[in-house]
Amino acid sequence: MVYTVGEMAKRLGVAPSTLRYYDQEGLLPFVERSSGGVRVFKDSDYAWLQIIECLKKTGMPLRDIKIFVEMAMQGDETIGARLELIVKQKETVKAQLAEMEQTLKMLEFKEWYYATAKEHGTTNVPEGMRTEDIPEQFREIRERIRGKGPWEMRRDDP
Amino acid sequence: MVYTVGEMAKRLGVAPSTLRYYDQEGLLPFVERSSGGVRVFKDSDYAWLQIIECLKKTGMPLRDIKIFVEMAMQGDETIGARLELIVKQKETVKAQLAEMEQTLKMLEFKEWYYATAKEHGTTNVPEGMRTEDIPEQFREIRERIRGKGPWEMRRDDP
DNA sequence: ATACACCTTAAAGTCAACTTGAAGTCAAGA
DNA sequence: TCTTGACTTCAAGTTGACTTTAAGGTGTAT
Repeated sequence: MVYTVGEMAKRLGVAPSTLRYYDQEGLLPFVERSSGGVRVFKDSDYAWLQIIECLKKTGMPLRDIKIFVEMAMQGDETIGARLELIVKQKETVKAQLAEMEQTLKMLEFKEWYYATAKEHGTTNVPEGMRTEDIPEQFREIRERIRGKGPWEMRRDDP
Repeated sequence: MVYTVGEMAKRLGVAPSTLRYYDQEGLLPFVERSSGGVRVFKDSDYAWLQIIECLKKTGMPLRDIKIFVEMAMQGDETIGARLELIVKQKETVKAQLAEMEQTLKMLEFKEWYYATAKEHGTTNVPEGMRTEDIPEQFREIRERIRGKGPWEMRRDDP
């Protein structure tokens, strides 16, 4: 089965202009053209676009994705380099996951903070609470957030 | 303890120009000035910057973070709205985590793919392998990636 | 053969989030 | 007091990843 740029864009959930832009940037050297110059996407190109999308989701810039694509076009000589690139990217994703877990913990703390504030009508309650009175899971993160200065009443705490 | 913009930037691991930009965009209404007009960051401002950084890491645009900061400056009337915003953001982070797990699985599949290719000197081996011969954990993702077209030999598979 | 939707390129525009540069001010040490 | 380094504002420049526009070509159905 073959697809036009619009059909493939729909299948991927992106704008056709995005695929044309990727092509222009050299990310899609594998896409062929009809005699009239129209792009012809094959099913195998879908696999390419999936891996490009995957790398993009890791935060890899298009210029680096291009390098990967170019290596893949070279053939089997570049297998080692491609493996290396994938492994490195896997490590960065693991780091991103760990960081995002931290962010989630922070938001969970803030949720508790505002839920407690709402209950009492003021942020002074969660803010002024003694460490031993707050749920155990939030103690560490609260200490991390707070400056080392002494606690003081402020009506504008985040 | 108080800090200049440069000191606080160092503590946060960002450029001073970034903090000035945030201030200019209205994200730091809590930062005071010396009589001479120099920004004076307090320890309590560090807590603010931590939550700003946290929200930024969730992908929230600065203009939305500004809304949150403005609400916090309003005082206790906005506790409910702030709670709502935090809960919503918590949900988006959970979704991002789920998506990133998928991305990680994809990269782990690609790692296996290239490790196998490297072992045999060609991507034709992992590419042409029958489903029942590949590790169980990669079967689903391989089917998802592959177009529905029949498999064909290509020297330029990603 | 004509209409029509969708395709083509090239160039310009947009957006967020900074960064840089110029010209000037502030504050701490010799 | 003077020097020095870090601060100030304002304006303009940069980057990455698209999106839009304009002018024109393609391909399929009637």
